[in-house]
Amino acid sequence: MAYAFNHNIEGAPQIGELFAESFPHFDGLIVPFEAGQEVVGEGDPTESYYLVMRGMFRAVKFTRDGRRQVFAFYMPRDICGLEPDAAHKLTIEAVDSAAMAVLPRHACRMRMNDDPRLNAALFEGATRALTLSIDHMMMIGRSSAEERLAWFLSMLSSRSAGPDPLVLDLAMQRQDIADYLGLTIETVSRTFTLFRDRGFLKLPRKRRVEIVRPDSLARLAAADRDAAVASRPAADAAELAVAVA
Amino acid sequence: MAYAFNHNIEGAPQIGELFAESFPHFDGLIVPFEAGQEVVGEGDPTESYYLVMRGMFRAVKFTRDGRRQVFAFYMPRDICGLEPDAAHKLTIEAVDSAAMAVLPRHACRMRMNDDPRLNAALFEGATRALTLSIDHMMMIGRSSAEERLAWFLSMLSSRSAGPDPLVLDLAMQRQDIADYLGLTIETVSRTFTLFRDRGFLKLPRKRRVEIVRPDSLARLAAADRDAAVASRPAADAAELAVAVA
DNA sequence: CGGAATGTTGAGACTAGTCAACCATAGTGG
DNA sequence: CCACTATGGTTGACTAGTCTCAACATTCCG
Repeated sequence: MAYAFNHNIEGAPQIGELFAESFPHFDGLIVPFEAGQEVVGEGDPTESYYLVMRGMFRAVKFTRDGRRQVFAFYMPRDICGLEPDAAHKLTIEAVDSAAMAVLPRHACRMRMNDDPRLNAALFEGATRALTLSIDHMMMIGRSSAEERLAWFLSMLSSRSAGPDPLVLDLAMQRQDIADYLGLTIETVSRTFTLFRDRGFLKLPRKRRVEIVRPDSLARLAAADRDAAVASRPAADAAELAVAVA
Repeated sequence: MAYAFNHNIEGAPQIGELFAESFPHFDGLIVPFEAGQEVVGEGDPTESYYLVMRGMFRAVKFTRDGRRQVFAFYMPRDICGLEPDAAHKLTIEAVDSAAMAVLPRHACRMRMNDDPRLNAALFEGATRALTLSIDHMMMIGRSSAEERLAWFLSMLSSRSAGPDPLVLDLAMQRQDIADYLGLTIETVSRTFTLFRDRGFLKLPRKRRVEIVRPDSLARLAAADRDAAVASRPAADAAELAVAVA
C-alpha cells in the first residue's frame, strides 16, 4: 500500500539534491510561510513548481456556496503545482509554519530537457500524485466514515517523520480532515470518539493521536481496497470477517 | 472548464503524430479490443503507456467485497497507463469496440529524453489527468446525486465527437456511470428519470440521451464548482456556457 | 420466441448531514 | 489572577438523501 508520495527509490538521488544541482542559488528560492498563508490561489497564473522543504501544505478547492474539498496534504519532498493549464485550479496554503522551494517553471522545463534524472523525478512526481488520488477517490466514493478516517490515520502514520509512527501530532484541524475525507467535522469528531471508545487509539489532546491498535485501523482502512491482496496467501478472508466485526 | 483531457493546443502537433514520428512501426503497435476486454489488470507489471486510437476505455479499481470505482473514461487521444510503480493499481478495460496504441515504456522514456515535444506531451498527459481528477474528486466528495449526473452529462457533451453534442450515445452502461460517480445504479436511474420528468433531457432509448436544456444541466453541474468563476471577468462566464452548450 | 442481461420503480432502512447546545483551551485585558 | 472572549472540538436530536432489497420492465440476441 503505497501511501507515500515522496517515494524513495534506492540509489536515486533525493529530489532536493537534484534541484540543488540544477539551480545554483537553490537556497535563495526557499520561501517560508506562516500557518494559513496562501502560496498560490485558484485562478493565479501557473508560474512555478513547488517543492516542500519543511512543514505541511494543503491543496484546496472552494465553491461558490462554501463547500470545500481538500485535494491533498503535502509533506517535505513532495512536489506540487503540477498543473497543465495557464491558471491554477487549486489553492495551495500552509497548514503550519512551513517552507517551499519555488522553482520557476520555464527554467524547470529547460533543465528537464538537459537532465534526464530531473525529468524522471518530475514525471514521477506527477504520476505518483495521480496514483495517490486513485486511493483517495476510491475512499471518498466507496467507503464509510470509519473506513475513511482509519485510512487517513494509517496514511499519516506511514508517512510520519516523528520518532514513533504510532504517535501522531496532527498539524491540520478537524475541518481539514473532514474536507479531505468528504465528511463533516461532526462526523469526523464522532468517528474519533468511536475509535477511542473501541480502544483503537487514545486522544490525550485534541491534536495528539496515539494509535493503540494499528492492526485494527489497518484492517478497516484496507477493507475497501486492495482486491489484489485477496490473492495473497493465508488469512485474508478471516481478516476481512474481523474487520467488519 | 477543462473537461477535455485530450486538450488541443493550437499549433502543437497531435500527440498521435508525435508518437508516429518517434515509433517507425507505429501502426503495428495498434491493438484492437472487444467490449469488456482487459488491457491490463491490477497487479500486472507496468510495461507500456497506452494511447487511445478509437472507442472508449475505462480505468477501474475493484475491492475484495465487490465495491468498484471507475477512475476515468478514456477517449481517442487520451494517454493512460501513466503509473509510477512497477505494478498497475488500476485495471484498464475496453468499454466498447476500441483500439489502443501500446507504447513500450522503456522506448518512450528514451525518446522523451531526445524529443522535448514528446516529453512535454507525456508530461502534459500526466498533469492533465491530475487536474481532471480534481473535479472528479470534488464532485464525488461534495455533490448531490443530481449535481453528479449533471456534471457527467455536461462533460460527455463537451467531449462529444458526434455531429450534435446535445445528442449523446452512451457507450457505457449504468453500472459504469454509477461507479464513476460514486453512486448506485438505482440512484443513477432515478436521477435520469428525474431529469426527464423535469424536461432537462429526453431518453428515446436507454443509451441515448438528448439534452433539451443544457443550461439547466450546466447550472446544476457547476453549482458546486468554480468559486473563482464568480469573481473572474466576463469572458469566462460566457466560455462556461459555451463549453457545455 | 425465450432467456439473459440491463434498466426502472417502489418501500423501507440506515448513514451521514444539519442545527443547536455545550465543552475545552488559549489568549487578553482589567 | 480571574473573568471574558474567540476559536476549535464534541455531543445530541432530528432530518434527509442515498442505499438496500425486491419486484417488475425493457432490450438484446441467439
